[in-house]
Amino acid sequence: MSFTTSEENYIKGIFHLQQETGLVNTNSLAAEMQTRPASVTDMLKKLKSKKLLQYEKYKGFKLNEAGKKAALDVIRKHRLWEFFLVEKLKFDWDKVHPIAEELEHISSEELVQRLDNFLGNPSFDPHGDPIPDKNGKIPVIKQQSLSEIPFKKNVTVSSVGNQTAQMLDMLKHYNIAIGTQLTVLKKFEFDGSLEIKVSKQNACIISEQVAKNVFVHDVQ
Amino acid sequence: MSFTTSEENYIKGIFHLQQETGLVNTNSLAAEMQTRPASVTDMLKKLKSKKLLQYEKYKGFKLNEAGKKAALDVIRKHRLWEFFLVEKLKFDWDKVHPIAEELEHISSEELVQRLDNFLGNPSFDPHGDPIPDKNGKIPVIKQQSLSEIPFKKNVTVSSVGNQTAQMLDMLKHYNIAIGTQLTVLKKFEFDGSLEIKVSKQNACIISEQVAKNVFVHDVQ
DNA sequence: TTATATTTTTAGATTTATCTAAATTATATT
DNA sequence: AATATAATTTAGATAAATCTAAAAATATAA
Repeated sequence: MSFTTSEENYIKGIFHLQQETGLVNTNSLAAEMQTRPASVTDMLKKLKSKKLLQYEKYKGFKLNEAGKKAALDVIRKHRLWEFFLVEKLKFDWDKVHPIAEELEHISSEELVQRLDNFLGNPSFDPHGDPIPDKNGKIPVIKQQSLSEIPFKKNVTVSSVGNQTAQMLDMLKHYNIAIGTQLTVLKKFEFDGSLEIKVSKQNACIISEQVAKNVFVHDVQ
Repeated sequence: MSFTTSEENYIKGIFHLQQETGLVNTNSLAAEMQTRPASVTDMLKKLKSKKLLQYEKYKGFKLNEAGKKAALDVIRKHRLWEFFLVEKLKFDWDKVHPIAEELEHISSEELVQRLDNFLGNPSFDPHGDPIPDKNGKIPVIKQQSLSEIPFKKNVTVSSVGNQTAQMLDMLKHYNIAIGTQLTVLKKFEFDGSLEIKVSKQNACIISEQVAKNVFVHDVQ
């Protein structure tokens, strides 16, 4: 089964929301897709007729197994292309999202499989998000928010919660990227900000809000 | 200025035809694009309004300078992606065209420039066609049809005239690809076929029609 | 539990790219 | 030059993806 670019984008949007809320409703998907509720309803009918969606009028909706697999296929392509752009073409990791949004809709399955091999079958993209394999299986890694890590423990940055351009740009200024090693030195109870040491650089202070959005795992 | 996928495809089609005939007419473009003359007329109006086309009703048409530059931009992307698919992802050279037809419409200029650098700024794609640079300049190479080459002269295959799937598949069976070294041994006047030696293999015989579509240059 | 507010869907319009069929213009033939 | 033929354009229709405005269903609050 193949899908239009628009269908793929909606599938991705629904997948994203249903991971948090289970059932998704029309208005929140309209907000996610930056479109109108009426347009969402139109697409829901189309996706239901293609048997990708559990959907009863007025009752909310969610992807069924076929729909989830379709979403994971698009996510896989997106993250493989992001990896390619950063690792091979040397793009900054905070610049690749809009380009991957286009590349993810290229349809050749053989292309995806060969790209995956060419890149060395990576498990995580440059933002630390897991890359599903061709069966839709997602690698897992134990990760915690930086705000929950005990002092002096060495950890590696594995992903970022709020992947806005502002957040990514800010982390770049702190020299924090996926794979960066960190230690938490001190917490300022006044505002919850943390003093941290990034790699071999001088210590710096990040706000509680930033700390909550930086996820880390044990150094192996 | 940016273009829709459909606009880019028409621009490419017109460019292709006007290289042979100068002025292009509606029916031949309709045949090239596998569409209807009425659809061509619709698009001609659109391209004229975007100032890419010299076009008078009933009088034929051709791309102006802006239109030619737009065509060369798409051709550049197509050929760079073909090079990537063959050199990096190890696709057979006769399988990459349809995938490059999709990739050529990805819009980021920075992507194209970085891809070009990553590939080592190649001058020719895997079919031997020249890759325009970012200013639209096309590298040239002195090439002749294999049917015009004197006997015993060592030459290198540089491009293929009729790039149909059938032709590319046939050449693959003769072990002929871009870069292959050849010598013409004998011409059979009966039907114009040629006995040739391909690299270090046994001699074989190709038809006059094939010979006319294989272009070669001197071995450097 | 009735009235009010919110959410969702429907009905019908719009835009883009395509099509068919008919009309128009150009070209070829006698 | 008149007529037949071919090429091209126009007019109007269709399909996909979107929109606005109104109607219908559901949720909330007095």
